[in-house]
Amino acid sequence: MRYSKLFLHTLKETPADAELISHKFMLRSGMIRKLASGLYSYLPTGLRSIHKVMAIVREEMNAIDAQEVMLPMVQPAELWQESGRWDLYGKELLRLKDRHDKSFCLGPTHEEVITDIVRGFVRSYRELPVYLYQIHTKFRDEIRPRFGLMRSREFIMKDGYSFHVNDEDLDRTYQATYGAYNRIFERCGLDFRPVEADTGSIGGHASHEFMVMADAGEDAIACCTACSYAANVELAPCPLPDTASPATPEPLQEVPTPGKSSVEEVAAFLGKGPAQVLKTLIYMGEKGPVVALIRGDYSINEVKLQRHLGIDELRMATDEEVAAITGAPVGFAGPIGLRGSYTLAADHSVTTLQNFVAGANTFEKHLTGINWNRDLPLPATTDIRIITENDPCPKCGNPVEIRRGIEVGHVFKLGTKYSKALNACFTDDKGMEHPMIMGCYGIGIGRTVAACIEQNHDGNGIVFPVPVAPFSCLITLINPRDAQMTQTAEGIYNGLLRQGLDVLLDDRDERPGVKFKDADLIGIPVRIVVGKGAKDGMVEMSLRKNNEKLTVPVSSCIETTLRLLKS
RNA sequence: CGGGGCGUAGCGCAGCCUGGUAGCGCAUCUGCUUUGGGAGCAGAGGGCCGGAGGUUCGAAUCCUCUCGCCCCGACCA
Repeated sequence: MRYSKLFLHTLKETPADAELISHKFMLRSGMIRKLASGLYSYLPTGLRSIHKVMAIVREEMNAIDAQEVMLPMVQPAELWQESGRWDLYGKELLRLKDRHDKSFCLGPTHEEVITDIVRGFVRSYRELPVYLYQIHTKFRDEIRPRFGLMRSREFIMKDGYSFHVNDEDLDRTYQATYGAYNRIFERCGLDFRPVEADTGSIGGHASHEFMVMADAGEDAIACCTACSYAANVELAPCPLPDTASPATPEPLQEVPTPGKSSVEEVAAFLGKGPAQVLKTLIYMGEKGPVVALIRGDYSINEVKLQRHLGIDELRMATDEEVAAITGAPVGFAGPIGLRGSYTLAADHSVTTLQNFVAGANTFEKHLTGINWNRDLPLPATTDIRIITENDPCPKCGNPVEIRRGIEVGHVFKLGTKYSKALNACFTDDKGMEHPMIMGCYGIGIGRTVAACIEQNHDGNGIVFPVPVAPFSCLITLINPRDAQMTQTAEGIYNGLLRQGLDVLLDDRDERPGVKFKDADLIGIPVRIVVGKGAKDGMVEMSLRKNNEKLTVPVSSCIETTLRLLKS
């Protein structure tokens, strides 16, 4: 490709609304352009990178015998009503009507459609397993799209679905996909790790997320500092703490705490640490109010709390709802003297509290010197807290660290959730009918490119790894009006093309500085500069990632390029 | 949906408080010079000041409503 013919428009200045490095550089390097909130156009160089990732995904998916299909984006409401998700999915599901006033939605995911296809054809255990995937556009009407391709409303996803006669067969495909995902993200040059994950609203049992490690990530991951354990903090279990040695009981007292309502304020005011305070949080669940108790220096894990309560809807109570339960304004809730009916959930961490502080359920009053059993019974406790730095690893007991990650892939064992709802059944060798066992597997294609940029950039721009780069090598022709230089550059260009390489020839009539700045910004891995040395048969070569320059004869330029691309 | 902020040339912004000819930098176009890290000079084009109402002799500026965008939160295969 000749730069003079390429539709590529780089920006000197960063658009003001870009926040993340990857978002800024994708806009500045002309890979994408925003159309509206959460909607992006992929421009030629951006699409090239997308296509490179897609090609890797296809190769690895085909290698594990998954077959590619393409399913409609617009899907009939009936199918979603049949699975029950028409009502459950909420506002992320963009609903629309056709000219006959029939209801449709834009597919945020394709379990319903794929299950409908498979149930229509597959009758016998002999026809299973079936493993289909597609690479296509999804639409989710996100509450708050942000960070460019990292969280957009319309996005490209590889989604795969497998159908099995039993759990063992599903497990084989799950493991094969797990392996394929590892190879895909390795080939993309990413620093990532698979982590145990929550199954979320899609349902199912086992689940792993593939997380690219990056400070900009929206997910927090608990990683063991000693073993290979890694889990989304939403899921990572927190064990029952060791019992503390008994302290001398203090008297129960009500003390004024004027203007102090947060755990930190109250603890500081009373000269204690947050770990000596019992935090009492009021939630509203679908079955009524929930009072959650936890040690003051910890946070409630709402995912765990929901699971413990067996409910799908949970939110913080409003000020009025809090007042109804505690009889006091927000900030003075405690476990003693609550009124009305509510469900109590206590975290394991409260068991070790002695002589602790809690709200008195009275305006600007707290209780001190509270002790379990003397002042109130110790409730049954469960694990409803968020794991924190230095908590013990659930596998080996060594401390965990909390790291940030970008979720680029997710594998689920779905079980029979959709096959039951949509009646996708097969007949076994005994003539008995069973719902198919399903798995589903996703990769965010655009997000993978964005994550790649998060991990590979410097102050001047993107530093693409070869497999994801829009072009693998760039020839910078310093002066296109110089016949010698032009001839040399053209010769190398044609030679590299004959090698089947993605090569970009910067033949623009621009000053060298402009070309160098653009080259760094768009991040092509190998650069060949044809300049002053051309008259002596020499060119200058360098790698974007380290910028070390070497002068090589034109005759060995192609060979050197091939060698550098492998390094 | 709650809180905050912003809409002025393709991009980045000033002007608004205190109403009176719509500006700056970059980009674009023309010419000359320049050619190894975002060139210099000279000239030119480009605006419903997000939209609709209102106040006023007069509105980018003041008021009301609306639409869009961004940030924080809640939410999220």
